[in-house]
Amino acid sequence: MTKRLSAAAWTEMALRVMASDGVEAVRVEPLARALEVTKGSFYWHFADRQALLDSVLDEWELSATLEVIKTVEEAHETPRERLRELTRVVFGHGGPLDKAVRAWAAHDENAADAVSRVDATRYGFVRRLLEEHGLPEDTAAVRARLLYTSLIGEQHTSLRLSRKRRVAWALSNLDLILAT
Amino acid sequence: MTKRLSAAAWTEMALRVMASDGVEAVRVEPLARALEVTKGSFYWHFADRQALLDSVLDEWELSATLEVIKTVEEAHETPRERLRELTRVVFGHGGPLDKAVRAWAAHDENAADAVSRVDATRYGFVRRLLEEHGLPEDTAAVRARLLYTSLIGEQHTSLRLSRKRRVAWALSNLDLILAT
DNA sequence: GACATCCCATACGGCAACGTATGGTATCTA
DNA sequence: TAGATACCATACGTTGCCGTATGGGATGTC
Repeated sequence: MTKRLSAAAWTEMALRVMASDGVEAVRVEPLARALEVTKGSFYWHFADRQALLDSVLDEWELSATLEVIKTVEEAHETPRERLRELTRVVFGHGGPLDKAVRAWAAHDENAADAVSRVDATRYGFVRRLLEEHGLPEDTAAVRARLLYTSLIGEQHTSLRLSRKRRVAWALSNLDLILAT
Repeated sequence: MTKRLSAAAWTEMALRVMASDGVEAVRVEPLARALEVTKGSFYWHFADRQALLDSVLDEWELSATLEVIKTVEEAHETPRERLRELTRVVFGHGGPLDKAVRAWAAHDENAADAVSRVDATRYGFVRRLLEEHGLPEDTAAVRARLLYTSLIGEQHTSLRLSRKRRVAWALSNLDLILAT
């Protein structure tokens, strides 16, 4: 036998399945088949299915906020440039997982709490950038909400367009939001 | 026996369950218990579970677009007033069902197509209103997308706020979008 | 090289839902 | 009012998943 897995391997696979097929698809036996082991492995690393889901949620929350922080800290001088980068991140590769977790949150309290925290963090970040750009506090609060919700909305609507055009439109919207 | 149901009764209950607990919760036997009949009833009215889901999807698509058309036709003179009414509709009682269908659409082709059509219709409506308001065509297209995605985003984020404040903010955003 | 520990396979019982088959009870029709 | 039709209850076999129990093969330790 040369198949030795870690708990992280299970979580990773769970994240992949979650992103592509939703929470309901994150099931022990199908995952075991995908990993080419049996559930004997799973129940050694985890107490039950719920423990795996908890682990998945933690992982998501961490990466979902870290992603933002990374965008804050790294590169890009002005708030405007940072916001442009943020929109690119949103249109990046985190979309499906984000969607899946939000769908999950509709019927799960823990997931809902995690989404709540992530949204609050991201929103606070956008808001601060708008203030740094020079918008007065109350205006920044309102427009940050507009910007943030529209980014989330982009992920959930199916107004199909080329990625290039979507980014172009988003940047054009950014100009409107940043206008004094 | 005094329990006689129609197919519509099943669909209606399915819509309710879908809105509150998602597609996965739309299952024959639990629904039968909720309706206080057995699945003998169900399989007389429907071929299988998929047939019920098809029916649910049709019903949603119809109401989801009719809702928009109603908002267009009825009351409210200017495009601005109509848009204000639209935002109120979005914050109204269709939210949970909308969310559930979108989540469903992530893993179901038929649902995805329906959502696509609904989004296209609604977006076209918003776009036309912005043009009627006086925005040039290309500007209207971009801003309609911003407005529409932000409305959808509002439904999917958990930036908790009182309904009153959310509407107030949305209306404030509307002013920005309608600005020349 | 014996032994403990880690990690996994196999086999089992249980549950919840699917869809079918069949028979029963209303309600309509002639 | 007799028979046909509409609608539902009951019972059944099947499937997919959960979680547990138990044993076995690998890996490190002395």
